[in-house]
Order: sequence, then structure tokens, then C-alpha cells
Amino acid sequence: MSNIHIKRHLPPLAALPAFEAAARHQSFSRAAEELHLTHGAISRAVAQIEDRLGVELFVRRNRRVWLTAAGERLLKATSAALNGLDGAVEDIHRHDGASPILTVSCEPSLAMRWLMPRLGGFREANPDLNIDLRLAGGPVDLLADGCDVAIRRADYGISEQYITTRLWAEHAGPVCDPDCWETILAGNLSNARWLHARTRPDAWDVWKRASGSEATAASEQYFDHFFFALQAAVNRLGTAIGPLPLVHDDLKAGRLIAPLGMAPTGYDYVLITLDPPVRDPRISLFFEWLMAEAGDMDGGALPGNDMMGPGKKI
Amino acid sequence: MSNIHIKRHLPPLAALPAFEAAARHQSFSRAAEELHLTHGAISRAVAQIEDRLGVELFVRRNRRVWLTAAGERLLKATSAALNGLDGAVEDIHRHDGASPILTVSCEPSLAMRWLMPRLGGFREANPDLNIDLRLAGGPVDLLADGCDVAIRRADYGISEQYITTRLWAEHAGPVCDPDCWETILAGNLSNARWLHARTRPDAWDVWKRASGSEATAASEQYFDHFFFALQAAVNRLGTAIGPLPLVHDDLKAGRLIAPLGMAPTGYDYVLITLDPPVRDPRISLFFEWLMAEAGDMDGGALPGNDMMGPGKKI
DNA sequence: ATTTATTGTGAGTAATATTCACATAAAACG
DNA sequence: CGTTTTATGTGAATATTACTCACAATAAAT
Repeated sequence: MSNIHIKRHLPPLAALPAFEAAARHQSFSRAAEELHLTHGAISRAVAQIEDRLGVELFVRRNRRVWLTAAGERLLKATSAALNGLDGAVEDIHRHDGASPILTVSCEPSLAMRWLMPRLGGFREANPDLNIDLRLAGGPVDLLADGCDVAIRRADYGISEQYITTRLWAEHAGPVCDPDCWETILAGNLSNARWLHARTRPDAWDVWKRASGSEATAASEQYFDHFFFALQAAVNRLGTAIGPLPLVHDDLKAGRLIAPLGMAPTGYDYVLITLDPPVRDPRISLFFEWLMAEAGDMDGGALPGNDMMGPGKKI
Repeated sequence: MSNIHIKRHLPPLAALPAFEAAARHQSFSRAAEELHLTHGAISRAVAQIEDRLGVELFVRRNRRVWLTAAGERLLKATSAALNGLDGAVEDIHRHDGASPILTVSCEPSLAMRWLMPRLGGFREANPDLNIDLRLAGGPVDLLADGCDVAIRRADYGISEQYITTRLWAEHAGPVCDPDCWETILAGNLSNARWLHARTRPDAWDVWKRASGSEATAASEQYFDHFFFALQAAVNRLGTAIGPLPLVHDDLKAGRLIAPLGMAPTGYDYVLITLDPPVRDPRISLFFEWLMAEAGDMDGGALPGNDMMGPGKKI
């Protein structure tokens, strides 16, 4: 448990400011001036990093130097590292450590179709707390990515080092444009053109299992992204499996209907944090807001609820 | 020009691995084991950072330690910094510095409505080059954010330290759902309900100036995001000013029409890089692809083009 | 050819990082 | 309740390293 050795290959950290300044100025002498050192110190610092990495960072041509490809790569990471640390120190001096920025990692489709349209409301309610939204899917490394919280669909094992707080259980069901539901109800779902997404190829199977349906598709079409399949459904191209959060606003606005209702897929959406949300007031604020916004997300849109459009009973 | 002193407040960098390990283990002794040092070395490293910052990083209670708020903030930056550097070193060792990841910073609305739907195509065409997309608006600091390129609407002064490459000139015009254009043409634009976005409050004025229109709104409505106003237009709530990239796909799919055509707004969309795109093969690849995808973006959708729906002549 | 601007380097020195040994403190244990 | 165990803090000695200085080397600028 305690011998989680993180084996890193780090350059000599103390030499990084010298390297960064030298790269910025493309000159060891200017870097020396900036840092109030001698050019020899810069030269040795750079040489030290090069020795450690076994790669040349600069191309030296008599009166000027410039970065090699390796140097460019290291500069990118170095600048990010130094600026990030500088920002942290400033935050600490100004706000005693409580950063007024909450960095949220969210899956792209959920962010686009659910979170972003609502973030304006959060900003209005909490003008002091800025949300920095990053789109990313799959396993998350909060520390490495510098994120405070992540929102994920818990369809994979989430590292035990994190605290996961359940947000809502995912419900999903076939969605199509309002004009097509009669067609579907007249016969059955097998009349429909099924829209698939390669990012979640089992969506239809999961739904069939959850709802006990035995339907097969009349025709099928594949898209690269879930987002795209849903857009196609809005655009009357067929019927897609819509997870509730991603189609919530479309259902509410009448752009889509879910004539067969929604069934739980067995997956939860969770909030991933390093510590329990209550420990960080920013996170607890965000969490409370999320839960309030998601009030009608968790079973509230099952058959019997009027959000679904007219054909909610199968 | 050369005396751009970047005044940073950095913690003692060499002490950071000790701090990070101590924070991770919540124990100085475990950290010492991991780093093959004595607990005294860890204690002094942490104390050194605390002295420099003038803040306590750990709460010491006899047999355990945990982070203060300031410590948590510094840990976030430190982890990100060390992991970022580690990644750079690994890239350098594996690929001699050429990272197989291209980090792209893009404005959220453009990313959502134009870039993301196309990225799948890029990934298929270039499976070796992964795109890491970050949503951010306004001024960009490529180095600080660790981004290779940024895509921006050049509506503000862009720092001279960057190379800006023009992508296309923005065209914009009123867009509404296909059923409403007859209403508009029957009278004029003043019959319409104008949809505004607080993120670009001058959009209608800019268009009126560009097109010479003197119209005024029959009624108006405000939204928090451009994205939202456009969604409202799709949803038949009124007429919004649609910049071509953001409504391109909606026009093409017939969800929206632009009965009065598009006029240049005077703003360019640009690619922002540290060096000319040709110098980095990843960037030049991405740039070429962008230009190919944007083939019909630059004036190609002006009145007279059939992309606009039936009412393209005013 | 001389000057100028730049980086590399050996040797000495200044600074600092690390250890060792001991001090301290409170929980755990019998 | 005393003893042991597990932690961290710290003074002094020591090992390491970072930095400077002075000089070397190089090639462009004059």
C-alpha cells in the first residue's frame, strides 16, 4: 500500500530556470543577465541537463544558440511547470492557498450537451469561483492533469486513490424526432433506422438488455462520436440511444422524444475527487450545484414522467 | 526587446520532489524511504519551501502530517509540473523530442460546432498524431499553458511574440430556421425576434454595419453564450447572428438558413504558434488539414452560394 | 588583422544539501 | 501508568554542488 514508488525521470530541477531563460533569449549571456548570474553558470546548468538526459538541448553556432527538437519539447514542459508553480505561489500569497479557480475535467459529450449550457448559471450564482473546464475522457489523473474534480461515466475501474461520489444513475433509451414516433409505435422499433456511435458500440445492446426488448434494426448507420449520432437523430435521420443527460435538453425542448422511455443502463455518473467534496468549499459548492441541476436526471425521466413526449408508455 | 524580465516567485525547485512525496504519503518518513533519503532531509526540504513562501504547508500533529490549504494548492502545481517534466523526458528519450501529441487550444464555441465534429476525420487520416484539445477563450499563453497551437478569432491584440497565420475571414449573418425566412422576406428583418449573446453583444451591430442594414428588432432575447443563441435559432425561437464556422454544419444540414447571406465581419480567424507552422511537422500537418477543411469557409458561403438555403439573394 | 560578442572549461571558493545523533512528543501497548 | 514505538525537529559535522573567476576558443563584425 505504501510502496507506490513513482519512478520519474526528471531533469535537474534547479537548472531549469537557467535553461528556460536561455531558451527564451536564445542566448546564454542574456539569460545570465536576467538571472543575475554569470554566463558560465548558465552554460553549466544547461550542460548538466544535457548530461542527465543524454541529449543536446541547444545547437551551438558560434555567436548564437537555438533549441533542438528535444530542447523545444523540454522548454514546453519547463515553461508550463514554472508558470504553474508561479501561479500556485501567487494564489497562496493572495488567497492563502484557496485558488479561486476550480478545474473540472468532463467527458466531451456530457460537457457539450449538458454541463456547458448550465455553467453560465453557476457563474452568475458564484461569480467569485471561476470554472476552468477541460474536456477529456477515460481514466483521469487528477494530480498529473492539475484538475480538482472530474465528472465521468463509471464504466471502467476508477483508481482507488480517488474518492468517487455518485451523481446519478444513467438512464438511456431510443430517441428520435417528434414526427417519427408514430411510425415506431405503429409497428415496433424494428421499423427504425438505428444510429450507432463507435465510441459506445454497445449502447443498443445495453438498452435491449435493460428494457427486455428483442427488436432488431431495419437499417443501421455508424458515427464517430456519440454526439454525432444524437445530432443525426435531431436531424431526423433515425433513432439513437440517448443517455438522459445528453438528450435532456433536447427532450425538454421537444427536438427529440423518447417514445419507449428510458431504462437504467447500470452505469453511474460520478464525481471524482482527491478528498471528500466537503473538505474543499469550492468543490462542495460545485457538487451541490451539480446535484441541484441534476435534480430531474436520476429516474425523474423514467416512463410516467411528462418530459418524455407523448409516447412514454410502451 | 531583450529585457523582458519575467519576475517569478518560485519555490526552491530542488525541494519539490521531497514535498510532493511527503504530501502523497502524508508522511515525511515514507517520503524519505521512497527517495532514499533520511527523514531529516525531507523535513528540511519542506521547511525550506515553507520559509521561502512564508506559509505552512503541513499541519503537524504528532504522529501524522497533512496538508494545509496552501499545501494542497502547491501540491497541485507541483504534481502537474513534475509529471509534465517526466512526460517531456520520456518523449525525448523515445521520440528524440518530437511529441506525438499536438496540444490545440480552441475557443469553445468553434470547437464544439466546427472543430470537434471534424477531428475524427483528422484522427483517421493521421492515426500517429494525437490531438489534445483544450477549450479556452481570449488571450492565450502558449508556453504557460503548454499548448502547441491556438485557434482564435483575432478580435483583440495578439502578443507579438507569437506567429499568427490567417485561416479565414469571418463571415456572419442572420440565421433562423427554414420556416421563418418567408416571414422575414415578406416584410423585413425588423419583423424578427433577435437573439443576442452576452459573450458577443455587438454581433448584430457589426452585421448591420457590414451589410448596410438599418433594421431594428421586433423583439429581443439575451443568452449567456453564443452557442446558446444559435441553439435557440435552431429551435425556432428567433433569428441570431451566426458566424459562418459556427453555423456551417447547420446550414449544410438544413437546420438553419441564412436568408440574407453572410457579410465579412472584419475579423480573421488565426492560428497562433510560437514558430512558423512549417517548422514543426506536426503543426504543419494540422494546419494543412485545417485549411483543407475550411475550404468553403472563406467567402465561399457568401450570397450566391447554394449552401445558404433558398433565400440567399436579398 | 583586429575587435567584439559569444560559449566552454579548469580550479578555487562559496553555498547548500544531507546525514548523524540526539531531542521531543504523543499514540500504542502491555 | 510506565515503556515502547513511531514520528518529526534540529545542531553540528560533512559531503556535495553550484557559482565565479580567469582564461581559452571560436567566428562574425569592423
